[in-house]
Amino acid sequence: MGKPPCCDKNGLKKGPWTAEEDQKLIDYIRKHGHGRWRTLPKNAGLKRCGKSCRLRWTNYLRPDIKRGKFSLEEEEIIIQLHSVLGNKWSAIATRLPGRTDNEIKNYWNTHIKKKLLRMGIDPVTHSPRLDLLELSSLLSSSLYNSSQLNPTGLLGIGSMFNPNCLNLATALMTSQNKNLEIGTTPGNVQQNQTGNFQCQNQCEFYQGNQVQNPIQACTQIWQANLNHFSTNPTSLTCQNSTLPNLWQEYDRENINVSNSKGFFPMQNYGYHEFNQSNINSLAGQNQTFFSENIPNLNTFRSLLSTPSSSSTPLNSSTTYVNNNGSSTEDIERDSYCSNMLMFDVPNGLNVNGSV
DNA sequence: AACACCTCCAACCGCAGTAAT
DNA sequence: GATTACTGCGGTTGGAGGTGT
Repeated sequence: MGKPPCCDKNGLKKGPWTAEEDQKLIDYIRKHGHGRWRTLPKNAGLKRCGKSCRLRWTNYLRPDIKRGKFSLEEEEIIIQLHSVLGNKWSAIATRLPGRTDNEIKNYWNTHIKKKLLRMGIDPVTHSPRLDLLELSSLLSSSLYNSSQLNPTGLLGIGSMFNPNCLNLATALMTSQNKNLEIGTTPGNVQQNQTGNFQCQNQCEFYQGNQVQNPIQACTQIWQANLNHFSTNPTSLTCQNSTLPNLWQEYDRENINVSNSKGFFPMQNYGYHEFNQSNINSLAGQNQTFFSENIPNLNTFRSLLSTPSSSSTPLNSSTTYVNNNGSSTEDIERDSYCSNMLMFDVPNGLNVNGSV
């Protein structure tokens, strides 16, 4: 027959561990090592089941566990890996020394997930929530020209769909109406000598098209970014001399976030800060990790090798409108991966949905 | 001060794959 | 081969602490 039945769960303690229990477990493992979790509690004098002891050790008492807040780099790595691996918390944890899968899972569910939702990004697919965009577009097309109502406010999705995006589109339309001298043919998307995409042309493209309303304009811009990143994973540069101010602001804000670091042009996120040390730690430590765990390895590697963009410093006289009550730290942390949806708000524009 | 609500995270639960008997 | 334990994993929960009214 098989092994004797598992430990009798009756009479075993559950719930939070006391300091005394922790000490008993630590002392025992120091002397005898871990493993044999079934017999460990009895030998250590603990009224716990082996599973509980193992969990307590691996998630809390292990000496190599790094406690405290997640750093920005750690958060970046989590998002990057989650976009490729999904909810494989243990696989993600192997890339974050000192962090447990449980800790990463909790952090994802309590912080990162909400952050992505606020940005209008589906935390499961890591793609923009086009369902919201389509809904907004449908309603706004009938509302925009007839009133000052804010469709995102009506829908109650203001916190999920960044209103600043609307202002970008609004400003684009304004620019269009003012007949800004752009100079090139609408829709003429081209690459410069270094192969970098010219966002100037992207902007012209949308100015040249028949944009129905701000949300539709924003949607198209968004889609174009996705299409661009999926087909042309190179850095994006802007020729400031021909750019509308909004695009300059957009570019500056991206640059501000990264300082001198390189950008990581995520297919789903637009620009994502990603410095060389991260790349090294991800790609260099264990090459087999990528080949074993990441199906589209070549695409991922090509993204990792993306060159840095401009490091122009920011003249930070502009203001972000934050309508969700995030803390200052959250705002700072949000910024690094929300560049695609964050735009400077021109003075006088109402972005809060209030009349 | 008291209460309600919210956030966070340690711990639990159940499942699946593997190893041991 | 059957049965059971062990281990790892991901999803969920409950309570402590924080915040708002």
